[in-house]
Amino acid sequence: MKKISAFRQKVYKFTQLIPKGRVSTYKELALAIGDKNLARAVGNALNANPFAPTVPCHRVVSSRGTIGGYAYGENKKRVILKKEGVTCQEGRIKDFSTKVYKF
DNA sequence: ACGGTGACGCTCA
DNA sequence: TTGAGCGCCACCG
Repeated sequence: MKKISAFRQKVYKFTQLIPKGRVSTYKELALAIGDKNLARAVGNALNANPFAPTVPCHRVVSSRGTIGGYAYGENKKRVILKKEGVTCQEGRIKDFSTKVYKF
């Protein structure tokens, strides 16, 4: 059994709330948690995310619409997003502003 | 206890 | 416009 900080649990919880075909940003996620400057910590939490398939961390991208990163490989992230209905071009989300999901 | 690192974000030049 | 630097928080050794 792993003991996870409340902060991380929040991150995973909100990440799971992201609907299919939509994406969110580290900043929005951090904002939803309550701190807008936690973007880094959020990325850290997702990176260590012990519930990888349970938490769709691939739906979380940087505030600019860039892929950002992915523990399984950024390449994989792009493919998954494409399958979800999100088009990626040059590592950026197409119509990103329109696909960003806000809590 | 401390310092360094990291899937970021914003401001300034 | 593009490029570089600084600041933010949380986690690991």
